[in-house]
Amino acid sequence: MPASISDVASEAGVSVATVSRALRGLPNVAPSTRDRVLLAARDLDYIADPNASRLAEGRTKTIGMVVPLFTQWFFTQCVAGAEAVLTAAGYDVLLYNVSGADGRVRFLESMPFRKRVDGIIVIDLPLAVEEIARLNEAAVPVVTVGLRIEGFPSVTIDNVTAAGQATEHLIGLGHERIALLSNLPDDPLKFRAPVDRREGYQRALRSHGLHVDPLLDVPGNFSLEGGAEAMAHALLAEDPPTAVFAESDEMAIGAIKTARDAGLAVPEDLSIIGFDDHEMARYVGLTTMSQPVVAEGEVAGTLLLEQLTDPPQGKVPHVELPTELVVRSTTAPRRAVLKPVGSA
Amino acid sequence: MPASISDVASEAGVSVATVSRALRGLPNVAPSTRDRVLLAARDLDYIADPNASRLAEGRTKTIGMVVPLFTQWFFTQCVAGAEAVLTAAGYDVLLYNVSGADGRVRFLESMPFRKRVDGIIVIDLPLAVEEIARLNEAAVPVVTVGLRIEGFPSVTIDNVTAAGQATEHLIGLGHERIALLSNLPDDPLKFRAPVDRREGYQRALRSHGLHVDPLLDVPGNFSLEGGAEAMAHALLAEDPPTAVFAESDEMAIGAIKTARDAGLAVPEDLSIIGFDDHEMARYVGLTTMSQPVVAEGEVAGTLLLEQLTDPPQGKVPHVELPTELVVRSTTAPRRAVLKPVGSA
DNA sequence: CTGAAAGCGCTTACAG
DNA sequence: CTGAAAGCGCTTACAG
Repeated sequence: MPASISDVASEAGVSVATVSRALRGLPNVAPSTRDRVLLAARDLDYIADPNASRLAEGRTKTIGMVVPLFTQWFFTQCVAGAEAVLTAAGYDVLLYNVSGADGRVRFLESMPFRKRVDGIIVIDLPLAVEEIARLNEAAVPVVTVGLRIEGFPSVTIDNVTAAGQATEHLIGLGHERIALLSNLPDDPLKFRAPVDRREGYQRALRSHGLHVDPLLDVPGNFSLEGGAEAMAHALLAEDPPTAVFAESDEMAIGAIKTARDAGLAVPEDLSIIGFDDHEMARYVGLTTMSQPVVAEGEVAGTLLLEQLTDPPQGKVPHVELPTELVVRSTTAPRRAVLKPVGSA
Repeated sequence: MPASISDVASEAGVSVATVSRALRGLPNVAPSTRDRVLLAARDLDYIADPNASRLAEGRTKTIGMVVPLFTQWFFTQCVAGAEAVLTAAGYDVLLYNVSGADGRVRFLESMPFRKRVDGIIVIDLPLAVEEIARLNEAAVPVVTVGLRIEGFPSVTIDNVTAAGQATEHLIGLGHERIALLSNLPDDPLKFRAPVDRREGYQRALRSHGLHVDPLLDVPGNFSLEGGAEAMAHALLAEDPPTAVFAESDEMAIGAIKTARDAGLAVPEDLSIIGFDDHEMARYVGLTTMSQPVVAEGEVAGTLLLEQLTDPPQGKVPHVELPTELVVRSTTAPRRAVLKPVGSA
């Protein structure tokens, strides 16, 4: 039976109120009394029952983190960033791994986090208007990362611009047939990033007078396997691409494998650029558009703490973090001669 | 102001006790009463305050997962496995990211999870005798994964045997100078896996009459960078290795990069085998010793649920999961001629 | 500076 | 089948 606050009180010869005050460092406790309480607590190995504290205080000192698929590199990094600042501030972190379209709907319908957390960080999960309304009713502070919603603080990157720059990089190398590895255009989960990145890709092509070929826009599911399959698909085109913009490094790495298995040299025959700067990227020499993933989580954590402590006076903060092109060795100038020597 | 149980009670015209019983599906509630309560609860969008329930019930319905470094692939997979079975059983999952030797000591001294979780899953974190004693005092059910401790249920793999088989694979290809990418022998965190895998490696060498060269045993920190640096170090040896056994795929992938940057062909000049079967492994063609990471987490979750529900009669379960050699394209027979043709 | 008491929102014997 | 009441272990006005 672990010690309770009254055990400590009798051991120290004071009331439970005094124990509570002394242990939490509140003022108006005589130093000698405090010492006695501290000693008694140590002796009894006392720790306050958080459930009782929370019930009495009316807050949980817990933050919920809602992620679509927490095993993916991007999410783990982001969670780690937020976790660091939240635990440093004395908060517990509760994980909500919400996968699939139905999981998401169920989650937002039942909102199991109500009365359980003081606030939530929603990573990348798009929200329908009625879901936003319900969140507002629930009166739980929300911070989003990866998407921007009116009324909720957010941290994002400029996906349109970043994708445009990635595409420009390929165009600058002389490529004209550039495939896009993205999500399904009618993705039921309605993630925001693929939409914006496609937009940036298409804008870049158009601004250079290049044709936007739907046949070169293939869904890759943001995974290794998806990227591999998408690449295979793109290679089937009559006039195949000489370069690829993959909207995630995972897809890019999958694509590289497919290309090499098909006998294509990367970057000689095919240039590939990714997105994220996954920790593996430098080990496969992947050229990519880097985003500050951990920082995104950290900023989200900080924004949420602000909501919790400061009164949310004034306007809702939206932080946009910078991206950066990292050129490594999977992109190169387009070959002058496209056909193999012997095929003429 | 969210609805409380008494709001529901007055709405339904019954006592709070009846509401509590009806909502939790307890017997001895008239069907008509139950319906009325359910309706009232739905109308008011009622959800029970978990802190109050927990305080009254004396259990938290929360499981703590303690991981040394949760951004590493192995840990995320393992956590995901456990998380799935735990949330399916109605438990919340609280993350304890305990990094570094000091973080671990602090964590086990203060045991912040006491009174906060019903049980914990400890992944890979070695425990000192006094820490084990304290955990026993804390009376929190513990399940360990990756290490086996008397008295706690556990799920492990046979690291000695698996590492032996990995090494045998290289020996079978004719290699005699085989480097080991491992941890520091005097790793302050005292992780178990490196110790066992080194043991398996050395046994395999000895059983084939091969020399165990300390110069070929280099610390790689289980990371990409660590593996890359360790490889560079091993290549400096007077009589350099023709093969490498890396105790993690991350180290193996880092090592491949170093080797290729140094102008060595993998596997022609240097064979490399990893450990884990990281999702990237097949995309870099890495030969590796596969372990069922997600299953390890799932089994750990199941074992913990057993502890929580069934009385722990009889002996403590220790589950050992199988590993499997996966041969891909980073290992090959040792070259007959070691020196480049022109160097004779 | 300290204590007695109410209250946080539930659950659970106990009685009927 | 249902309700009144005690209790879970804290915190926080309120009084002194």
